[in-house]
Amino acid sequence: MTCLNGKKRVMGKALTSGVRSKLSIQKQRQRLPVYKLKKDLIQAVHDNQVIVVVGETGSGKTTQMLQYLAEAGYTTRGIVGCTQPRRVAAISVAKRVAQEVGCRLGEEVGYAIRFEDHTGPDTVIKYMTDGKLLREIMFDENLSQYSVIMLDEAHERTINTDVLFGLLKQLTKRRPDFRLIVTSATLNAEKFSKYFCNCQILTIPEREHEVKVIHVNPPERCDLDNALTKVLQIHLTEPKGDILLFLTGQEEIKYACRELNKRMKKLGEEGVAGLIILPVYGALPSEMQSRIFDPAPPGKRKVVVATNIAEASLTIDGIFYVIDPGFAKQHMYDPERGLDSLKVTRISQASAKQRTGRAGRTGPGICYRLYSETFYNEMSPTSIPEIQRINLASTALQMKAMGINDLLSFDFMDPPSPQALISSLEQLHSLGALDAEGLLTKLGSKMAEFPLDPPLSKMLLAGVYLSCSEEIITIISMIQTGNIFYRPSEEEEQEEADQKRAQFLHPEGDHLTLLAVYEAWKANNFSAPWCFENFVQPRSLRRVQDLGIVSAGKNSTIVRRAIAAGFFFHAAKKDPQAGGYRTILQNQQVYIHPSSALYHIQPDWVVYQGLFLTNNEYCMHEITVIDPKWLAEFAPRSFKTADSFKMSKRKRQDKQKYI
DNA sequence: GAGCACTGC
Repeated sequence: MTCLNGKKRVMGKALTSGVRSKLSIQKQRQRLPVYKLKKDLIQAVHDNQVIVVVGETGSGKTTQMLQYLAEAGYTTRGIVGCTQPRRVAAISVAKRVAQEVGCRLGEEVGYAIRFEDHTGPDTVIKYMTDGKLLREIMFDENLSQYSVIMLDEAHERTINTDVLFGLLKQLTKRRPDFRLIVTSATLNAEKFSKYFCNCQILTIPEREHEVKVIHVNPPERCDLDNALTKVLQIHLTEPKGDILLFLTGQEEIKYACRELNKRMKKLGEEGVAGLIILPVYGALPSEMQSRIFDPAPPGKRKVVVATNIAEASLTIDGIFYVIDPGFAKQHMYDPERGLDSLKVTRISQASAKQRTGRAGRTGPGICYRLYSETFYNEMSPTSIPEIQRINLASTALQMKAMGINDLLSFDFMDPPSPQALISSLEQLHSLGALDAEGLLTKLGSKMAEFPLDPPLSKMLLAGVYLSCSEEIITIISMIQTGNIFYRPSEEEEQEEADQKRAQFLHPEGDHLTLLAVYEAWKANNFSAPWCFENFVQPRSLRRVQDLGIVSAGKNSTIVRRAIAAGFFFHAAKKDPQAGGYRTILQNQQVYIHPSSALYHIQPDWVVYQGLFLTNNEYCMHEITVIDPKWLAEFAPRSFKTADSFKMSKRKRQDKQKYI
């Protein structure tokens, strides 16, 4: 009862009504030695400015620790905040804690994510995404309304978490009263502690069910076939319980599901049945994704064939068997060539452990690793953090806007390569966001206000200057949303989908094609049936509708000029000898992807949004026709040395107004 | 003539 009394002081009226539900929930959670943890935690936070807490996902740290701190009085001096890498997690945890405390969401307990702020004047416990806190710190570098911040799921090492590490470490020096809690999986704890000046590590006992790990030495044949055989073997010989198989991508998953269906059909002739095969990956429409949560009917078993989406983002209860072939696709960025790629790579030990844990949510389970134990021991302990794998232009601009001028000596836990940082600074300079000394320009500070990639921010500002902001906002929203067109897996349907798509293709490129799709949807009163008829994803379009306000486009040229203002450094010229294009800055041979509206047109000059490595060829994606004269106009800095891009000083100064 | 793991402001 001491716990409830203590909380009553802090939480006030809301708790009285919630005592009952609080008690019943506590009962379910008795497995954890609550009182010891609580005492240890409060003592540790009292004695140390920073602590690292080790506990696997679902150990109760996210929901209970903040309540303990509230009881200990930390909420009287400010808000206790907790960050999550994903929105759904922030929302669901806030709901659960509000229920446990017995208040309505937005009273003592609330959450804040992009577009949604469910906090109020009484809020003392606040859940948010790490990106949201990063935005807040831009406006208040001392985070003066917070007494404690807990960086949850920090072992996932999102780019936001990594930047927050550095910023909050500095903040502890400026604010002795501020407290930081960093949660971590076992494998990262030592490293985290070392970074935060060898701070104390507090360990929460495991609360998930035990999962038995079986290393299966794969014979000399392909892993996929091996994995499918394992699925059927489990189905035929093991007791009930659902199966989760991790594969690398959409194509592989589709193939695996087809193959499993085939083999089940064969087995069906011998009287074996009852396996429900369910694919899940990010690009799958959401109504199909949610089917994985339906429990299998009695006497049947389901197998979920998933990408890494099921490693942390989606949690499926009832999984008893996990099959881990040990691979995942990893996003890489080559700053020298401005090239994105997705490579199938070996996962880390941390990732393997996370996958294993997915079998122990409902009861004790089994994880089959399709690699030897020796191999496991040789795997990298942790994955490469995002900050070392992505284009840093956006992060660099944000940090410059916070007044951090020397990015190369910023105290990152794992610094990105100097080349990666320098290339992002060069990109910002060419966009006019930084001056020759690398200091933030007026334009740069405007660009930093938008939660967009710097080229897109620039495109938006150019859109305003050129009086086509509404069209540009639509195009940006469509780009950001992605997954606009739906292409089914059946061949006949594909043909129909492609025909429907062809009616939108715009001769001046993919950006104007996206605009045409949105406007057609608008002309049809934002109708959902229209979407299905035209193989367009309604969920995506509704998100676009949320993101922007729209008017009809009249002059496509000014829209393209605004696009060029953001993407002039991604210009390419047709190279008839090579049968493709050459990029202007790197003189790299590239191609138009067959899905582009410009595939059959092959215009002389284009700008593209990105380069993707596919089948050893560099493919441009999201391409728009431009007039090469615009390049010099928009980008005197990048093109001043090229003879063909000379321009007068006066004209350049004129354009500086918005460049 | 055919690509794309996952997030977030």
